[in-house]
Amino acid sequence: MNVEPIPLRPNTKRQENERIILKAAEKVFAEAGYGGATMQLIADVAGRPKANIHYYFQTKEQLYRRVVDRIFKIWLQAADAFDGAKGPAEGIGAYIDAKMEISRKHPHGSKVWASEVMHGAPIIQDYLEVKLVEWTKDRAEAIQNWIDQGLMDPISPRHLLYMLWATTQHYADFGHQVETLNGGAPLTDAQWQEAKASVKMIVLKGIGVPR
Amino acid sequence: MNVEPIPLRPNTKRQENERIILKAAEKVFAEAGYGGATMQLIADVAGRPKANIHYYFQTKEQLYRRVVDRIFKIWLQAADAFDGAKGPAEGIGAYIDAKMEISRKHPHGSKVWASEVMHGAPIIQDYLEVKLVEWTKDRAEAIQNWIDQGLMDPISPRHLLYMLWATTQHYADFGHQVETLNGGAPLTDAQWQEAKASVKMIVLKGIGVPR
DNA sequence: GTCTATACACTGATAGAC
DNA sequence: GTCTATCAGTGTATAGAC
Repeated sequence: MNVEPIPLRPNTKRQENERIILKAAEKVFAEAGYGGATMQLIADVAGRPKANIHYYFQTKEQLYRRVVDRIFKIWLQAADAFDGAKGPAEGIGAYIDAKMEISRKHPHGSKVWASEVMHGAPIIQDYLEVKLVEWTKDRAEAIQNWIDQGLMDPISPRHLLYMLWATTQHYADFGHQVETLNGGAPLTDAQWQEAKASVKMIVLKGIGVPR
Repeated sequence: MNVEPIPLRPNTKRQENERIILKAAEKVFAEAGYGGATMQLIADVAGRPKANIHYYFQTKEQLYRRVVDRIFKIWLQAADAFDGAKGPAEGIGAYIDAKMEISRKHPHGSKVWASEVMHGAPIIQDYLEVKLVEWTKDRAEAIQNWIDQGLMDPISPRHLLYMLWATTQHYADFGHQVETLNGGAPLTDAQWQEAKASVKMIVLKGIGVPR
């Protein structure tokens, strides 16, 4: 069995190639879905022969999992905005900002994640059952604390989280629809600001957080 | 070229068979995506030989389009709840109720629609550009009227609509995630009521509609 | 109308030359 | 490490018997 050599300094050539392939794969998986994506198309987008993709990622599923890994880590990082906040205005406001930025900067990754969950999470169910369950439990408790301190209305923390996820991810996952309804043009900087402000205004007022 | 015979009374045999196949196809497309779905699997779920599917729907794409047609019509029907309402409390409240019911009753169709839009609407772009654009324009104007009458806060009608779509569809499209976070069990009747009430409470208060 | 058998294209993956 | 050539398997779709 061949063992991957472990250089003292990271193998930058390999890292660079993997980066290029992962970027192409994310785009193709987002646009065609897992079943619709082909290794040939990913290779074409990455500008390499198909066999080269198989050299770095043995199977389609391994490549896909790496793509999902990446977006899930970014998704979890947005929680930093949540933590250490003094109260709901700061915490939830910053979380909305962070999630909207992810929708803007990583629309492909967001779609891959959404697609995966929508199809029953056949590949990453372990993430959902462990990491996401823990994450959600912790944040729901944080929200409950704010409620107990009288900083916001006594709403269901869980359903509030769903609303935050749904609303912010809509701008990535349904970006094509939003664009079509915007006259076929992508949202401008000003329109993204307006979107963020609208979401924050409605949600924060909706849960009784003074501005 | 063969022309479909047009019986005076609808061909109920054909209608019944098409209904069964469409139901199976909706489920398979929802769970596997367009590219991941196979005619063989649809045939298996429908309990018929594959060639029979091709007899009623010549190609995979034609079958898919019929599935999308169906959910889009249901989606538009929910607008009835919106129309003829006296004000935002009634109109938007009823619309949320209607959309939540769709998420509950037609989770497969909702996922097919979401998948299609997420992948750039390759099949139904014409719907988006004509029907959905008109629909959205009309409802945005209705909301603007309510704002002008001082019945609600001056928020962006368009972003409010996105929030309504995103939040209500989340319970269908991300139903698997919701279920996982619910301890692996589907939402009970009471939990669906709680979800509906939470969404309505936060949104209506968030846009300044008195309860 | 229905089903079996099959044509034909394309898929993921690998072997082996360089 | 990289690429060409190729394999085994599966996909959509159809021809033709019943």
